[in-house]
Amino acid sequence: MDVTFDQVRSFIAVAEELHFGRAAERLAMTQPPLSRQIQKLERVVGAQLLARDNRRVELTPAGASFLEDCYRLVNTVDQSVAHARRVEGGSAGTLHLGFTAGSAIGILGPLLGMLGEEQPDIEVILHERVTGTQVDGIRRGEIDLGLARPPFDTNVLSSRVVAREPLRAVVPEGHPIAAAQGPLGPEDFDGLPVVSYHPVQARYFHEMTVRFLVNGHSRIEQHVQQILTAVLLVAAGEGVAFVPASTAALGVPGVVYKTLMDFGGGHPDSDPARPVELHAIWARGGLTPMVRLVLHLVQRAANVMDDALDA
Amino acid sequence: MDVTFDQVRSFIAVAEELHFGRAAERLAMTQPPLSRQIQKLERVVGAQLLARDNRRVELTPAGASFLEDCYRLVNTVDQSVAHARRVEGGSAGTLHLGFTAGSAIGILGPLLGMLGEEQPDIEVILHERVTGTQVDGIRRGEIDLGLARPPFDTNVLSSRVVAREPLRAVVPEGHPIAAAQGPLGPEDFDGLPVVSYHPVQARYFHEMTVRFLVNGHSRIEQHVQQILTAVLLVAAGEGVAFVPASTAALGVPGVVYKTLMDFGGGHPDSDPARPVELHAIWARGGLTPMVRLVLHLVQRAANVMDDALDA
DNA sequence: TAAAAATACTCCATAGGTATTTTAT
DNA sequence: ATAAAATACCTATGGAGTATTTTTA
Repeated sequence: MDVTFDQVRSFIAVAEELHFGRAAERLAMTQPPLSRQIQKLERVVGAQLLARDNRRVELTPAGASFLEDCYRLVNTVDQSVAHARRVEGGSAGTLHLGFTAGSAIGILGPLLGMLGEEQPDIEVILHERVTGTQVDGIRRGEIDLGLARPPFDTNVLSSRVVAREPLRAVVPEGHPIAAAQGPLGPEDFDGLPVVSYHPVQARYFHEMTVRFLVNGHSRIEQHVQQILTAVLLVAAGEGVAFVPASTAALGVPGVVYKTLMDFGGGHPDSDPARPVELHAIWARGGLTPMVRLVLHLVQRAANVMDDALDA
Repeated sequence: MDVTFDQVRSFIAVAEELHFGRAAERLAMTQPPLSRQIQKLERVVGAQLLARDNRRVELTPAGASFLEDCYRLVNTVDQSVAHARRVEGGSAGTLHLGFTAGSAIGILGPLLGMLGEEQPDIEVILHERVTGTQVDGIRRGEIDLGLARPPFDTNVLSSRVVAREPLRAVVPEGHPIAAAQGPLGPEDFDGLPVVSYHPVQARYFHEMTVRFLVNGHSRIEQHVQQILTAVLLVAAGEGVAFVPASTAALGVPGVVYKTLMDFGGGHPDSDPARPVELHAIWARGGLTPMVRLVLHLVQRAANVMDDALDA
C-alpha cells in the first residue's frame, strides 16, 4: 500500500488538535475511521507518528518530522494546481516571442516592460529572427508569437496589424535636401544615390522603397539587410534611405529624418499616411490564452510607441 | 473532491508513456479506469493536462507544468517517509547533548567528530551545564543525553560509566615536587597549599581531592568551580591541584602533571587506578534509539580518549 | 480498417458510519 | 465514573474490470 493525501490531511488534523475526536470533527467525519486512517498511515510509513495512551495524544519525533513534510506536501499540491490553472489560463508559463532585429525594437521595450510588470509568471524567451525564419519557427512550435513584416502565408498563420507608422527619409546632415521644407516626394530624390534593402532578406522595406520611388529617377546603389545598416551608410555619406519613423529613436548622429508625402500602400486597407506595418503572427489555431493575453499587451505597447512617435 | 496520489502517479505514467494503454500496463491496471482517473484529475485541477485525439496523446503546457510538480510531489513523499523512519530508528533528528565544561571536553571532540562523520542526519545541540542543571534539563525533556559526574538520582535517571581516568596532581614547573620520581602519595603534599573545588558546584572533584588527601597534612586554600581555573591558579603559583589526567591535553604552560598512587575509589566497583569517572545520563525510560545509538559512539569516543591518554 | 481512447455496466474493496469495548484516570 | 481511543460490524461509495462504442488516420 501507499500513502494517500487523505491520510496526510488526517494526520495534520490530529497532529494539530492532538485529539482524535476534535480532529475528526474538523475533518467532517467521525472518530473511528480517523483512528484507522492514522493506524494505516503509521503502518505504511513504518514508524509510530503519534504516541497515544487513552488519555492524551502527542507527536513522536518521527511524527514531528513527518508533520513538517506533510505541510510542504499539501502546499505543493495546492500551488501545483493553482499554477496549472494559470498556465492553462495563459497568465503563467513560457512565451517564445519572435521579433525582427530592426523592426520590432520600438514595440519590444514597452511590451517587455508590461509583461514583467503585469504578468510576472510569464517567462519570455526572445528569438531574434527575420520574418521568414519566424514563420518556420512558428510552424515547428518553437515560437508562439512573432512580430514581423508582411507578407505571410495565411494558410498556416494568423496575423494582426499591431502598429502602423510613417515612412521617413534619412539624409545626411548638411546635405541640401536636409534643409528642404514640407513633405518630400519621389522627384525630390532624383539623381540621388539610394541605400535600399536586400530584395529577399529584407523584402518588405525593399519593396516599400521601390514603391515610394516609382516614377522617380534616383539610383539604388546598395542592398543592405538591416535598417540600422542603412542609417549608418547614410551617415557615412553613401546616399539617402527610407526607414520607419520609429528608427529616429535609434539616435544615430549625423543624419536628419524628413517627412514624406503619402503614397499608395501595398494593399487595400493600408493607411497612405502610415504605410509601414508591423504584424503580430501566430500559428493558425494556435491562439492560446497566453498568446491572446500577450496580443492585448502588444496592442497597448503599440499605442505607447505611437505616442512616443508624436512627441 | 481532491487530488489523490493515485491520480498523480497515474498522470506521471501517462505523461511519460503518452499512451494510455502502455501507461495502464505499467501501473498494473487496465486502460479504462486509468482514463477515468485522468479525467477526474483534470476536473479537479481545473485544467486540461493532456491533449488527446484518438490517435495520439501529448502534454498541454498546463500538463507539462503540473508534471514537474508531480515529480517533486512523489519525491517529497518518498523522502518524508524515509526520513520519518530514520528519525524513528534514531539515525536522524535532533540530539540535545549536555556536558560539563571542564570534564567532558576530552570526549566531546571525538564524539562530535564521529557524529558528523557517521550520522550526518543527527543534528546536535550542545548544552554546557553543570551536572545538577543537566539533570533538571533531562527531567524537563530539554536534554536527551548528558555527560556528567556522579552522583545522580537513580530514580529518574539511568546512567552508564563511559570513561575512567587517573587522577593527577598539577604542580608548578620548578617547584621541588615537580622533580619527584614515581607516584606521589598524600604525604608528599604535606604542608603545601591545595587548590580544591567548590563543595556544591564542583562536588565531585572536591570530594575526590579530599578523599585523596585524607590523613595528609596539606592546606586547602581555594575553592574553584572549574578545573581549568584550578590549573591556572597552579600555574600562577597558588599551590597544587588534583585533576583528571585528560586535563593535560589543555596544554596550560608552566605546570607539570604528576602521577599519583592508587587510592580507594568512592564506591564498590570503582577502579583505584582510574578513579575519575565520566557518566552518560539520560531519562529513565528515555533510552530512545537515537540515545542508544549515540551511547555506542560515546563509548567509542571514550576509547579514543583513553588511547590519547596513554600516548 | 485498425488503433486507441471513451463509455456502459457490473462487482467488489474499502472508506466511513453506528454501536460497543477497552483502558486509564 | 468519565473521557477518549480502539475494535466490531455494517453500509455504500467509488474504483477497477470486462465488454463495447466512438473516432480518426
